[in-house]
Formats: sequence, structure tokens, C-alpha cells
Amino acid sequence: MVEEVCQICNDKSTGKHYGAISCDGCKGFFRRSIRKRYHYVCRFEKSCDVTRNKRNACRACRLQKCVRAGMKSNAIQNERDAIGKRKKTNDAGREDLIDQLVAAETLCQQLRSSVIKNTSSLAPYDCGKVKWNYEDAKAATLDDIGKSIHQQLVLFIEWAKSLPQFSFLTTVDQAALLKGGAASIIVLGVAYRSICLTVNNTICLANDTLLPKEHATQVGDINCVVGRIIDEIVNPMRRLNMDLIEYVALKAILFFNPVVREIQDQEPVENARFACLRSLQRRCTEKALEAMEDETTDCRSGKLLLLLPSLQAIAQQLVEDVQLARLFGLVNVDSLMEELILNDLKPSDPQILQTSLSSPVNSSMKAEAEIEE
Amino acid sequence: MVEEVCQICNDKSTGKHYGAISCDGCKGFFRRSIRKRYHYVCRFEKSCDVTRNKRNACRACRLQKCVRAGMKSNAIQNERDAIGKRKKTNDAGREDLIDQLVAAETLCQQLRSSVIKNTSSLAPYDCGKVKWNYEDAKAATLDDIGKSIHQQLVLFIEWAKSLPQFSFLTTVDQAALLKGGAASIIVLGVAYRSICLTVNNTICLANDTLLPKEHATQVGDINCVVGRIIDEIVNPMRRLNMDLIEYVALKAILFFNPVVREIQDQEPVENARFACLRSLQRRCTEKALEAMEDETTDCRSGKLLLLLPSLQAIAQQLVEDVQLARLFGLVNVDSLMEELILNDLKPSDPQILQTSLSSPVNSSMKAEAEIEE
DNA sequence: TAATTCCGGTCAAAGGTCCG
DNA sequence: TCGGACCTTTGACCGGAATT
Repeated sequence: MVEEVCQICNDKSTGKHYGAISCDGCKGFFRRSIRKRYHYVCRFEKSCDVTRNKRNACRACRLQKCVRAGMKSNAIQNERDAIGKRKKTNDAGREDLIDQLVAAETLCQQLRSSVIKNTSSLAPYDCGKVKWNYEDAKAATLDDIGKSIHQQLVLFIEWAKSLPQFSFLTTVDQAALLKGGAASIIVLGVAYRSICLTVNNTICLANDTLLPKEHATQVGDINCVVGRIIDEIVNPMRRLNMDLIEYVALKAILFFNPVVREIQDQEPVENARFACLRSLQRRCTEKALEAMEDETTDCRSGKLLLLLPSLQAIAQQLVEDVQLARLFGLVNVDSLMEELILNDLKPSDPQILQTSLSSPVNSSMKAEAEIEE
Repeated sequence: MVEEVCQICNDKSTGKHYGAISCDGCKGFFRRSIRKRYHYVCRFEKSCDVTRNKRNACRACRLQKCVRAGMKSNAIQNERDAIGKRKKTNDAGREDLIDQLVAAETLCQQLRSSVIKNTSSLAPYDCGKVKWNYEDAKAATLDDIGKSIHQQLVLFIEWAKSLPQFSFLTTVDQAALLKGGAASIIVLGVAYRSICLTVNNTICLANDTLLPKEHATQVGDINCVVGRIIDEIVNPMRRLNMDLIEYVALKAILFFNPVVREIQDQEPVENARFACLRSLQRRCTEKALEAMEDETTDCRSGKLLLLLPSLQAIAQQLVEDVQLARLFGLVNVDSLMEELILNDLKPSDPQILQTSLSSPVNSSMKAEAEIEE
């Protein structure tokens, strides 16, 4: 660059603007002047000095010098569209939702740790950091399975109660969501917990006991639910390398089902679902950008959502399994399980759910813990 | 060169870019917009002039005009750096898939018209153009339901056979997909066909007979399958204003289920599914752009995919319904229905499916037509 | 081989933003 | 309100790969 000096005011130039080597100041001044069709009048002799320090003293002389230095008014274009705001006031409202969901998940983990007696050290919730030690864990008994489901149901209710979008619903709709989502949410949780297992064909129950596929079929898993969880959910999750944020978002999307049975007011549920969907999609887009890929090509959000049909079908079969197990007297079905998993229509006794819903967070959990003692 | 003018802003064009005759400015603008996933909002009435001089005044309207002029986001490639691999997927590769799926759908419609005897004039397949006339259609009998399911199964096999991605699979995996997808695909088809009905709480069977919700429960629909189809699938589809392209894409995604039971080689199935998923997502992005919205905000593809969990659950209950109906001797279950819907394990007699799969297109259909006479 | 088409990328010079 | 330091977007131009 030969000319480094503004031809108008001798300030340091930032290149050629509108036909003259000039500084940003003279550039901006010229643009504003032409745009707004300002007509300046010199109060002196039309021969004021235009230098870095004095350039703002007389606009008429400054503009005249701009033109003499070669600035062309026809280089000024029309006004353009507004550009994005500079201040980073963005991504507050949407991150909130994810934070909220992660917080709800963390809460449940803390509650869970207070009722699990089977293992001294808890499995880390966010997978991938610590490997499971097969030796440390015991294999699940039929009783473990029943207890695990029960535990998960209690935690599920507490989880739901901690979500503002849930608490604003009517009690009837809250009950509908809990009944409609229980089985699927449990399956999703079990699957996500099992991602980090190093042993194959095994899932990890809520109380950290392990349940191998073959073992399950022996104790009453007629529908091969465990096998299907592994093949259709855990393995795809592993291949996708699903993370905690994606898990909590998917869980909430699954839960806020606007077409669940017995729902009365679909709209708030649908809104909650779509808010979670947006968060998930945004998260996937970010992930794709980080990996220098294109979400439209990668379709990560779509791949995650496509876990849900299998999940739904498996959950339905889990319910069948439990129904059959109860029929054969293999498992002890308490009233919470009856109401949430088996969907038995008991309009005369909706007490359990009501009690859980109205009690303060954690109180029912404490009661559980005492029962376990 | 006939067209020398940019179809977006009337400036001088530099050839065809991304599918539209355009200038370098609009070319660059479109590429940047798609790459960075910009979401522009028109500050006026979404009808700004896009001419050479004003094109920078409103980016939302400029981008919209790009899409309307025929620019395709799928023509935007990724980083050029990668070992100079330039595919010939200029504009064809992915559009082909949608065309293929639409063609398969059209074929099935033609086949369908050759076996339907119940109505003289066929219902138009692409909804929304012609309104159904309730008077013209007759209400379904139990026999109609059985026949309709059977018909749909035959058409389903022909549909699958016409897909190249299907025909390249092994016979074992073809059978697995057919068995695993039959019920869901039938439900999806019924639901899509019922969108254009003006009467509420009614679905439209494959042979153009109508089946009202209350009527269905009387003839053996214990699980309220019809009611659930309306509430959970048809109504959401209506609200989304789902179109034919989205329907065929969703159908193929549902069908190419890589974790279906008894599948041996998941990979080609997974590839087919993801190709369809990409097409769906791309289509939704285009739709969002045309409507001046943002797919990441709109989540149309996600909303469509979220129809599938319900669909899966309903299909499972349809199977139950049929099982019960057979148990009570209410319906005549032929071997095709037995094999595809009821999933009866009959390793000794996989003949029916084998025959259908190996016979040339349409021959089994003709046989069907003759039987119906 | 040379011409053509349509991708991708670059960067000067337009634009806009927003504190002081 | 205006100035101007600082940041974003535009689009003319160029290189490369595939096609003709």
C-alpha cells in the first residue's frame, strides 16, 4: 500500500472509499452527508483547515474536500437490511430449557442415590467417563427388576413435578402424561444408562444391577424386551454417541405427548414438546457445525427422533411382560405400578397418583427410603 | 443463451446457479445464507421488491425469491478442500429419491384402481383438491375391513418391490422388512387417505369405504384403533398440512427400519432410511424457506417424525385387534395376513411371501383381481 | 484440446453497529 | 444527535473439476 494517509484529513487511511483514499471518519461522514442530503454552510471563508484535529470544525469544508479528493456520491448505495445485533444478548431463552432439563435430571440422580442400597459407589451418570466394572455389579433377580421399576416410577414422578411446563398443567392432564409416558421413559432411562456398559447384551437397571439378555428371558421376559432394548435402542445410541443433553431433550419430547390418552388440553403439552424439539434441533445443529458437518446432511436430530418408535413399541411389550408376570404371580405389583404401567382403569381409586402429585418434592422419596430399610 | 437476466433481481445473470438463472450477487447471497443457516425476518410485509437496486434492502424477501426462482439448498456443496471429489450429484442425486418414491406411490394407486370394485370413481389421491362426497361412499362392513387390509398388503408388497433400495436386499431381509412394516404402513396409508375427509371421526379404507369411529368399536375394534388413528395421526397431519412428498418420505423412513426383527444386514437398510430422512429434512427446509420461516424454529421434519411413535403403537394394537377378531371367528384371516400382520412364526411355510416377492410386478395383483370377480 | 458450465473461495469496498 | 472505531456483508473475479 503506497498511500496510507487520508486524502481529506491526513489521518491514517483504511483503504479506498467512494473513490478516495480515506479514513473511516471521512468515509462515514461522506456517507451520512450524502444519504441524508445534508446541506452545510461554511460560517467562515470556505477555506477551513481539514486535518485530523480540526476536521469536525466545519462540515461544509470537510464535505467539499471529500469531493475534491475524488469521493463520488454515486458510490453511495441504498440502505441495506439491518444486520444482526452486536451485543450477545442472544441464546438465553433457549439454553434455559436445556439447563432446566439437565437440572431435573441431576435432581433425580441425587434422589436416586439416596434410595439405592445395592451398591456402595454409584455409577457415573454421564456415560463415557468411567468404565463399568462388571465384577462390582451383581446380576439382577426378579425382585430387583420389580424394585427397579418401582423406584423408577417414583423418580419419574419427581422428575415430572420438577418441570415447570408440567406443573402448570391440570391435575387430570398431569395424570394422563404420567400414565402415558411411564413405560417409555423407564425404557429410555435404562437404555441410556446401559450405553457405557462394556459387557455386551446386558442392560443396567436403576438400582445398578445388571440384567443380561439371556437371563431376562429365563425369568419371564417373553417378549424379549431386554434384547430389543439392546438391539434397537442401546446400540443405535452408542453409534450416535448420544450425550446427556440429547438424552434429556429426547426424554422430555417423549414425555410431553400431546396425543396421549385421556388428555384434555393438548396445547400446553404440544408447546412444551415443540420447545424441547427446538432445543434438540438447535443442539444437533451446533454439534454438526462443530464437527464441520451439515445438519441437513447429517440429520442427527432425525436419527435421534427415530429411536422413539422402537422405544414406544418396546415399552408396550414391557407392559405386556409385567401383565403376564403378574398373571403368573411372578412379581409383586404395587398400586403405583398398577396405575402407571398397567394402565388399569381404576376411576374409584386414583389416590396414589394424586398423593404423589400433591406431596412436596422428595417427601414421597423419603417414605420410599424408609420402606426399603 | 436465452435468459440473460437474473430471475431473482433482474440484474445481468452469469449463468445458472443452484438451479436458477442468477447473478453473482444472488448466487453468493444464497450460498452464504444456506451455509450459515441465517434466519432473516422481513421487517415489512414479506413482499419487498427484489430488484438490482433494492435487493439488499430485505434479505428475507431476497432469500424467499431465490427459493421461488428455483434455487435448491441441496445444490450447495461443502468444503471444497477434501481431495477434490466432486460428485455428479449436481441437482439430481437426491431429488431422484423423492421422484422415485412418488413414482412408487403412483404405481400403487394405479394398481389399486384395478382391483377396487366398490366405487366407480376413485378418490383423488393427493388430498385437498377434490372434497369427498359423503353420500357417494358406503360405510364399511367387517368384510370390507378384512378385504381392505388384504388389498393393502398386496399393494404394500408391490410398492416395496418397486423400490430399488429394497430389491437389492437379500430375500431374508426383504421378508423381515415386510413383516415388520406391514401394519404401520397400512395405518399410515389409511391416515393419509383420511386427511381430506370432511366428516369427522371417520377414516377412509383402501377400498374407499368409510369407517366411523363408533361403528368400528361395535365391530371389534377393542383397542379403539380407529379413534386413535384420528386423534393421534389424522388430526396432527391435518394441522401440519402434510403433503404427498412428505407422506412418501415418511412412509419409506418407516419401512426401512434397520432394527426390525430378524434383520441380518442392517447397513443397506439404514442407508436407505437415512437417504429418505435427508430428503425429508431437505424438503422441510425448503418449505420453511418458502414460508419465510426457519426450519430450526419450525421443526417441521421433527414434527412429522414424531407421528411415528404413535403410529407404531397403534399398529401394534391393530395387530391385537386382528388377533382377537380371528380368535372369535369374526374375520377371515388368509395366509398373507397371517404372515405379515400377525407375525405368526411359520418357518415351514414361507411360501406366500416368497411367491409374492419373486413374481413379476402386477402378476399377483392380477390374480387378486380375478379372485375378487 | 479447448470451450463451457457451475461449483468453491477470496477480499476490497460497500454496508451497519453502538459507545462515548 | 453525530463521529468514528470496529465488525459484517456484498459481489466481481478467479481457480478447478466435470462435461461437451
